[in-house]
Amino acid sequence: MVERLTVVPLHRVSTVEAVANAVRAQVLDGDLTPGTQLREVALAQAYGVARHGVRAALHSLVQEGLLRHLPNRGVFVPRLTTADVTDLHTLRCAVELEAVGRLADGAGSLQGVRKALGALASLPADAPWRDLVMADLAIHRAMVDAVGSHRLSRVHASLIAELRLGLASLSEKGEKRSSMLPEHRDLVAAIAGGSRQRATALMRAHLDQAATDLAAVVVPAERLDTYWTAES
Amino acid sequence: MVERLTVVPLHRVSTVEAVANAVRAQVLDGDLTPGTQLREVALAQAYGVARHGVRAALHSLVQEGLLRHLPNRGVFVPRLTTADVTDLHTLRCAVELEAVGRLADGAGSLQGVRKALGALASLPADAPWRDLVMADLAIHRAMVDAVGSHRLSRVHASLIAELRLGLASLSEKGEKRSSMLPEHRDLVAAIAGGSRQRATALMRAHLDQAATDLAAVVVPAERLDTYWTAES
DNA sequence: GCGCGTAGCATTGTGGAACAATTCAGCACC
DNA sequence: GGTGCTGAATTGTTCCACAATGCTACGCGC
Repeated sequence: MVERLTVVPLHRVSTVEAVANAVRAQVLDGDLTPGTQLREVALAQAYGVARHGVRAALHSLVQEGLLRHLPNRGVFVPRLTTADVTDLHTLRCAVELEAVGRLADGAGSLQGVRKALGALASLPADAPWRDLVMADLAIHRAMVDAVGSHRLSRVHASLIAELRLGLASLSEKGEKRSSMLPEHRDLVAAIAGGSRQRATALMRAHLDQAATDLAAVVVPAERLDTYWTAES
Repeated sequence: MVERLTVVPLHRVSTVEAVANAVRAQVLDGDLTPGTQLREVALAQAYGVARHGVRAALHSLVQEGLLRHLPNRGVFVPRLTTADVTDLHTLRCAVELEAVGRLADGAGSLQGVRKALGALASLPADAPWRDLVMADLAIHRAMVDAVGSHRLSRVHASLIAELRLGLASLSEKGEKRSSMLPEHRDLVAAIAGGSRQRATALMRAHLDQAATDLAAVVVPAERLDTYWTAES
């Protein structure tokens, strides 16, 4: 007779994971401006770990697409180009449109999405723009997570992280603030409405808009150094 | 006056990349049966590299999803479960349907796809089943690559690699062999026809079929050990 | 036989030091 | 301007050591 007991995943973090998390947080929070190099020895003594650990952590982040590696030169915080934005947009469309389609078909629960939507709605009218962007991303993430595919969620998370590299410089435009909430409400309504056709069409327009907004503020795909644009 | 000279990418492979490639090839070719552990010291002296290099390589492959890591226990080649198959199927639909949709809309060239289709067509009638599967995958890969999004291609490649873990055990069924070529011909024709609607519908049916075929031969999502199914 | 603790061993996780390889900046030289 | 040298800084790789963890087998009491 085996007891049926609920168990929490119990997540241990190794040192390299810890370092990776720390560095990732710094990069995503914009503490490290694009173009700066992450030197192994500096990080090693800063975090009090061996250089090998730092190397492994950086290698992870490079694989995630959050950093760029140049052989024998080091690891750098990349600067998104318009080419990167369109590339990421393609992948984002793939992931989120499939997710929205499945949700519209009735797969998964919209509970998490509604919660994220509520979080956006309950932000004060003068909340910092950054908080709005985060709430926005949280809604999209909730949609993907609602599908229940680990791998889909993982790809999406990685994609969004990379997108945030450029999002840091995305300044507020007045009309965006007011349109953000109703726009996402419409999206969720369309999904709940059950029309795959309508929901995906609305979502694609939404994503296209986001991509063009971002492409506008990001450096053009000129060769500013050819370094940061190409991936490993 | 700067000379305009064509340049080949020239990519050097580090030792960890080399080891990662070698191990990946072994896993994908089925040299390592699911469940076997990859011991660091053994690999290190087998390939004549330091243990740190092996660790880094294995870490890479784990992040790719090709291997599983159990803390303080080691890395193992996983056994796909039906849960994994449906999970991968979801991601595959996302990537390939978006790709097909864009191609049907006229984005990208079908040249590479036609070439891959030709490769399948020119296989001898008694070619080993394995070659047919590879030609099949090559066509799908060509479709995704034709979109021209590096990140989309990267996700697809990683996804297919993981799928191949289960594909090894997929035995031939008579009617599949004869239907494979015309089925892909129809797909390409639908794409070239320019109807996004029709092309994606056909593709989805195609992928659904592939997923159910694979799910049939893969171990059910029972808890055979909970190890190989959950990801990092 | 069965449960249980325990000791030993194998393997992973991490740190430290060393050295080769490569890049880069500076500088003389032509 | 272009070329080549030289030395410092940084990365790439190896080797060794040791702690932490997991596994297995043995012994012991019952």
